[in-house]
Amino acid sequence: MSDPPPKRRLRMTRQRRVILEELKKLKAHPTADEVYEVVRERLPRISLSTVYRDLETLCEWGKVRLLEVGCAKKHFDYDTRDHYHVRCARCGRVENLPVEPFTYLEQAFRDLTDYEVTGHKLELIGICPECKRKEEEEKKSKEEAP
Amino acid sequence: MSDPPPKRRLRMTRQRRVILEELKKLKAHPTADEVYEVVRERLPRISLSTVYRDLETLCEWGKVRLLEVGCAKKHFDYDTRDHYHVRCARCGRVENLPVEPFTYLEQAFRDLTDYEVTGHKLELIGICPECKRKEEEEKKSKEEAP
DNA sequence: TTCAGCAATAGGAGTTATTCCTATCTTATG
DNA sequence: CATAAGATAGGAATAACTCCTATTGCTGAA
Ligand SMILES: [Mn+2]
Ligand SMILES: [Mn+2]
Ligand SMILES: [Zn+2]
Ligand SMILES: [Zn+2]
Repeated sequence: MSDPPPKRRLRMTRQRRVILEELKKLKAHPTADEVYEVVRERLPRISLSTVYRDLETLCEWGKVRLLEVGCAKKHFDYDTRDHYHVRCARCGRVENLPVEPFTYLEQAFRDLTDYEVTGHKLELIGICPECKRKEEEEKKSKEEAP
Repeated sequence: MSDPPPKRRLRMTRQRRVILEELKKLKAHPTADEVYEVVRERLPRISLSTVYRDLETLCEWGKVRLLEVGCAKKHFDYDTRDHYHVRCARCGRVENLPVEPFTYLEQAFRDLTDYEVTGHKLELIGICPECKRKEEEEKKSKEEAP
């Protein structure tokens, strides 16, 4: 029927190297087009579709981790180890939570479902300092001139 | 500057009632267009944009809960109480986890971030029985004719 | 009851993020 | 070098929403 997996040789091209380097430098968890914006400064001719393709390739390669947060854009993480995140409900920013993942959770929950459990995701939701500040400013200006 | 909130009166229209009833009947956590498909059988002239708009309105109204699972489509839940879910990594199906949410988690994590924490989300990831079955069938057919 | 006015709808256009396609270029290897 | 697999730029296509507009439906005051 179907052939055995073709095992193509992945190449560490300039584009891929730069994407990886810039992702490492950013402490945030950028979306594809945030990566595009910074990478463009070093490789002005790179295309957005290359960024998408390379990020996907690097994920399969195990050099980058895709974060599926909330419901909107894909975010990418240079740190491929298991860890948790906080997400801002307003602006979508994502940051790390410095805490060890609860490995026992999956064991503990295994009997509650007939799914074959392969992992879990824990996400804190909140308002980031910047969005909080903006919110307070707006509130203040409303009080001043109602 | 901006006017005070206009406080419009929401109406429980036929469309909204049917959407709510069908959502209640479905045990799953359907996406907007899965809702559209079933509602269409009772209201053949309803439009997809009405389904989207009404689901959003019902969420604001507190009668429906929007689930932001994984990264793709929006799923909707008739049960607005806090609870956890399992998601199939293959097909995206979402089911409830019969367990009380860990309310202490948010307290415990509060010091780990400068975000103002407002909630959390815990999601088990796995393979649903149906996808597991398919996977095994494929494996078998490969072994038979390699 | 009538009717003014706000609320809601159908249908379709527009948007956003992502994926797909293709002609062309690059690299590794014999 | 010749060749072929891998990768790229640029743009078209798609999926899932989101917005717009003309029309219709309700409702509460007269
Ligand atoms: Mn991270
Ligand atoms: Mn649920
Ligand atoms: Zn924010
Ligand atoms: Zn499945």
